[in-house]
Formats: sequence, C-alpha cells, structure tokens
Amino acid sequence: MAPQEQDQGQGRQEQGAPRRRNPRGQGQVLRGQLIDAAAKLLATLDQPETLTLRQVAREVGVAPASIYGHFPDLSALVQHVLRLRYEELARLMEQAAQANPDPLGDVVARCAAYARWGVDQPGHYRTLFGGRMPTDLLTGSAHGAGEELFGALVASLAAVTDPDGTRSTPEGQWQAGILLWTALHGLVSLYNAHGTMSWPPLDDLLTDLIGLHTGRPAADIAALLAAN
Amino acid sequence: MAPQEQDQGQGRQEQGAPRRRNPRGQGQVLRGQLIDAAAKLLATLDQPETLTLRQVAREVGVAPASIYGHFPDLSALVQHVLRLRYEELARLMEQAAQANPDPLGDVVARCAAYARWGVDQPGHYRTLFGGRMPTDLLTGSAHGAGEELFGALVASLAAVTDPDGTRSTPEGQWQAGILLWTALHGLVSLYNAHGTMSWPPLDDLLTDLIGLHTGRPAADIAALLAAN
DNA sequence: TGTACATCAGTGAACGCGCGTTCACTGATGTAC
DNA sequence: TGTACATCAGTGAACGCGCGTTCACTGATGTAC
Repeated sequence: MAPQEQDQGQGRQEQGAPRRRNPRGQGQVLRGQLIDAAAKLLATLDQPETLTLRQVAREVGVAPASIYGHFPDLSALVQHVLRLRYEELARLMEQAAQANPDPLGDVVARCAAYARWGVDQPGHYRTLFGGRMPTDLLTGSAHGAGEELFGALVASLAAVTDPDGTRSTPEGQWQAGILLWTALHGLVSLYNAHGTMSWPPLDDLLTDLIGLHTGRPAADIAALLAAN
Repeated sequence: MAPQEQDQGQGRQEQGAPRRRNPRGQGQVLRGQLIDAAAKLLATLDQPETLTLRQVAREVGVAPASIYGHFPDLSALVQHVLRLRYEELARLMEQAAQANPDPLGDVVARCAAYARWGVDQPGHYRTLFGGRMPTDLLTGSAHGAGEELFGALVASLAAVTDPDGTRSTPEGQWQAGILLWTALHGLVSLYNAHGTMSWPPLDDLLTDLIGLHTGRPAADIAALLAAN
C-alpha cells in the first residue's frame, strides 16, 4: 500500500547529510516520503491541526517548494493521508469482525478495533474525527470508507439486537448505530484527553458500553474482548 | 471578500466613532469588553482554537498592546472565558435538575441541559471539551466546576439505577457516570460536526441514550425531555 | 561515435502576511502644595 | 487660587518569526541525430 523506502536515515534529516535527489523516473519516491512524513507528524503532533507545509518539508529534508510538484497544497496531502488512515481503520474493523463468526463477537470485534485504533493513534483519530465529519474528507469518492464503516457497524449491531429483523425499522437500526458510534467516539475522545483524571481501563469501559447497546451480559462481552 | 471591506475601524467598532478612552478609575471596563469579545469570538469562530490576540483587540477596537494591561497573554484571557462558560454550564445543569424532584427527571434534566448547551454553542463546547480536559483548565481551583458537574451527574445517575445504594460500588457508579458523560460528549461532538449527513432529532437520540444508561422506558424519558 | 537538446527532480531566494510582544510615548484627569 | 507633578488608560510603531506561495534557476540524466 504505502510506498516503503529503504531506511536510510528515514526520520528527520540532519545537517551534514543532505538529501540526494532521486534519479530520473523515481519522482514518485518523494511523494511517498511526503505522505509518510505527514502521517508521522499527524500522529505525533500535540495538535495535529497545526501541521504546516514547511514542517513536512523539514521532516523529509526537502525545500518547501518541492511539495508543489506532488500536491497542490497541504490540505491535499493531509486529505490523502486521512484517506489512507480511514481505509486502514475500516480494514482493521472488517478483519477483526471476520475472525468472529458469532454476531455478538462481530460487534465486539468492530468496537474494540475502533476504540483501540483511536487510543493507539490519538493524533490520527483527532484529525479524522475531531473536527469536521469524515464525510467532508471523503467528498467525491463513490464509496466513502466512512459510510461503509458505519453501515457495517449498524448491520452488525442489528444482527445482535434484532436477529430476525422483525423488531425494528431501518430508521431505528440507523439510530441505534449512531448512538453506538457516538458513544465510542466520546469514549475515545475523552480517553485520549483525560490528562490526570483517573480513568478505568479501556476494556472495562468498552465492556459496559457494548453491554448497554447490545443488552447482552457483561461477562460474555468481556470474554470476547479478551479474545480480540 | 474584498480586503477593502476591512477598514481601520474593523469589527464591532464603527469607523466613524473611534473608541473613547475610559475615564480614570474605569480601567476595568476594557477588561470586561475583552472578556465579552473573546467569548463572542470563541462562540462564533469556525475553529475557536485559532483565536488570536489581535482578533480580540480588533473586535473591541483597541490596540493589540492594550490587552497586556489586563491579561498576561491570550491564553489567560481564554482561560477566564472558559471558566465563566464552565460555571454557566454547571449552573444550568443544577437549575434544570432542581426543577425535577423525581430522580429520573433529575438525570434527564441534567443530560438535556448539557447536550442542548453544547449544541447551542458549538464553539464554546469545542473549546471546553474538544481538546485537553477541562481539569487542565481548572488547575489551581479548589473546587473545579468540572468535578462538581461530573460528581453531581454520577450521583444523579446512581439515584436512578441504584436507589437503595446497595447494588453497586462507588467505582461502579463512577464508571457508569463516565460512560454516560462520554456518550453525551460523543453525541454533542458529532452532532455539531455532522455536516450533510442525515441525523435524527437531538431529542430522539437523547431519549434512547438516557434510556440505555438508566434502563427506564423511552416513553417516560421522552415525556420528561419534552417538559424540560 | 560525439554532441546538442529535452526532461526530470527538485533548489534557493524572495514576496507579503498576520502574528505575539516590546517599548517609549501621549493625553486626559486627579492631587499636593 | 494657580501650578507642578503623578497616575491612569491606553496608543503606535517597530521587532523578528514562521508561514504559504511564486519564480527563475540548476544539475543530472536520458534521447535524437
């Protein structure tokens, strides 16, 4: 997926070792490095929304103007990174779900994958979900990963709470999905920002959260969570 | 947006009427105007975290340097505003609860006050809860409004789910409170950012959310919500 | 085989912008003698 | 009563900074003849 370069001082460029220009025909290499650098900075920065074009250039060890050969501006680069992260998250959730044939296991796996990804990569989570909606980022894509991700979660939840599909309307399932998603989002957001406040372990909160939204016993969910 | 539109009299100040210096002994007037202007801008701005000192000065119609007579820097001014907003929110929740003697009504009133305040003032909500935790903002205060607000919510919820106080531990009640708060936070955050995505009415979501966390029938909650 | 030219992958200096912060200052108003 | 001085509530110009963006350019490498 992402173009991986050989590890020749991959991190920040130090003075004394000036970057070597790529040979002809290898212009796409810098593009990959820009994407990697932006991703790293977005994940790392305290406030990822303050990322600048010059920071990315510095991280790669390249002149600021060099970015314009590959992206029209910083926001295009960031959007590209976010798209990749979004797809990564959607893929992780899908893979986690596929390893759990049981409907409850499916929901638990998706929720756990979402929350753990968000907690592991606070900067990326904040950039993706902290401000404008992901749909804003995915404008123009035929299949926004956001809708896929969310649609699958709605279906997964409905398969637990209404296995026969006779007890609820599509609107009701949609609303239940929104509530589950917003609960997960709030949990991840505040968990990432909780500072010095004492917080229970993430899995304990996830157990109760999923228990509330599925109506299943906490013990069942805790067991599934531990297995994921 | 023609740049000519921005005259020297920018902001709330009209260009024909330059601000008159306050008379001696009335130096605190500007302080109040700075607070008001910062509050207005924080509530208004698309991204409140980008507020600058010069924007506040422009809004009041004063030289940027004039702010230093009243606050050491912008963050001190913002912290002051946030403290006021925080106290306002805590007061609103307390007042709403006091109008509802019933325990379930108490929870519903608090949650509704929280969510409606957050949805009515997206900029303030985002500034308060969007990044670092409120406890960071309230460092140094003997009684942080945050802990009061949250502690009252925990107690209010426990009064519904465990009226006798025999079924749960303090830790369990704390955890249930965190889950309720994070759910509210996620709901408000994503509601404020939902853009073009179709969303159910806020009260419908609140009804189900409170229903999940209290275990009470949706009809009861909807009735209480409508009355608040 | 040499050589002229084209292309590629960037560079480096410069531009104007808004920003936070500093500093000496300015006028109006009060107060002491 | 007049007048010298002190204080208050700011002002206005300047500083250096990092930023996004532009532009002419530079070397190395390929290609045509």
